[in-house]
Amino acid sequence: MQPENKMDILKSYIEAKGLKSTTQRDFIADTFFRTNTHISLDELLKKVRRKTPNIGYATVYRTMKLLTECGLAISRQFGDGQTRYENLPEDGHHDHIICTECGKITEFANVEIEALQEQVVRRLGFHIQYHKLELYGLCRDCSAHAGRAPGMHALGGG
Amino acid sequence: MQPENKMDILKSYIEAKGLKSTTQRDFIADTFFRTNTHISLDELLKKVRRKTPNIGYATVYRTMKLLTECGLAISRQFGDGQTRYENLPEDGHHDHIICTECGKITEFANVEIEALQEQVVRRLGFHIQYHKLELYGLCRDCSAHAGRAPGMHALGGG
DNA sequence: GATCCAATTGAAAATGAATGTCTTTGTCAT
DNA sequence: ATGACAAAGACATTCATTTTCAATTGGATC
Ligand SMILES: [Mn+2]
Ligand SMILES: [Mn+2]
Ligand SMILES: [Zn+2]
Ligand SMILES: [Zn+2]
Repeated sequence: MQPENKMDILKSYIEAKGLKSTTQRDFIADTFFRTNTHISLDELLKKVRRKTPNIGYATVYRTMKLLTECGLAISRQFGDGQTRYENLPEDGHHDHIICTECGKITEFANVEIEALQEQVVRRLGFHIQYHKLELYGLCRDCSAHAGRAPGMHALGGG
Repeated sequence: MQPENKMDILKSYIEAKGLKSTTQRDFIADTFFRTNTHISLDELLKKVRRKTPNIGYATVYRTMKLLTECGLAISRQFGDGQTRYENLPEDGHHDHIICTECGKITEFANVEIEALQEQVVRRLGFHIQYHKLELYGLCRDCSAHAGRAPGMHALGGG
């Protein structure tokens, strides 16, 4: 989906909720929509402040909360204490493999796993809402250099 | 495994590391070993303070860190902002389903899912270290009462 | 364009989990 | 009993996120 279309969805959501459009919010949202990484709030704030230096911390937090609420952003916690956000993926749900050495995040989707999850849930009498599957390990590069070049852990990167 | 045996393992670990035995640590560990829930630090502290009212926050944190380090405890983050700990399971690894309404945690193990994960990881050139699979949804009870009796969200419970 | 009012902003303070600091206390080998 | 050093407990600190609140802004209406 194009950033413009996402902006339209946001506009609709804002209108439906009786909220108001603001230049700050629009700019933060647009900046995020043009991102294709799993971006942290700090990174996003930094990016936004390049053009709008006096934008507030809280505004970015509030905007990302809003985008998450209306389904345009997904929040992820990969265990480094920082919430990351990614754009709603075109091709449906996916899960992640995270390199514990360099922080590289790789996405994958596996219908068999998803199906098995459904089965498990059904057997246990639950009604599933969402799930979280994260694999942690060493990426190819970091496996090769194993031992040397320790802990950069540059998760993401704007 | 019996709490006594776990205590022996802890004692060995302490000795091997050149640490010292203390009554507080032993009591916290013992209390934890006799727990069979996914207990939060607050809950554990509360439990411990019933018999030892002046025990410190930090001591419980430090003890659980130690137990995690020597493999007797597993730390879990189920997204409510509190780290929970569970005893090392007898029967190997398992994953969790968490009820988003009442907080009930149900455990499950599925060898097929685990095998598929291995496959995915190998294909992507990663060397897996650990993983996190959490399913979130409504338990049988909460599905039944759907709509009424909102949000107690008493995850765990000491 | 002026007016009104609720939504929004940004700065600063507050929160809350977890960790660090520091002084006192406890453990244990000698 | 003594000394060396780990550990406890009280308290401060960190860090991400949330809340507070006075000032500003959007946008609907006149
Ligand atoms: Mn992703
Ligand atoms: Mn468990
Ligand atoms: Zn890597
Ligand atoms: Zn439930």
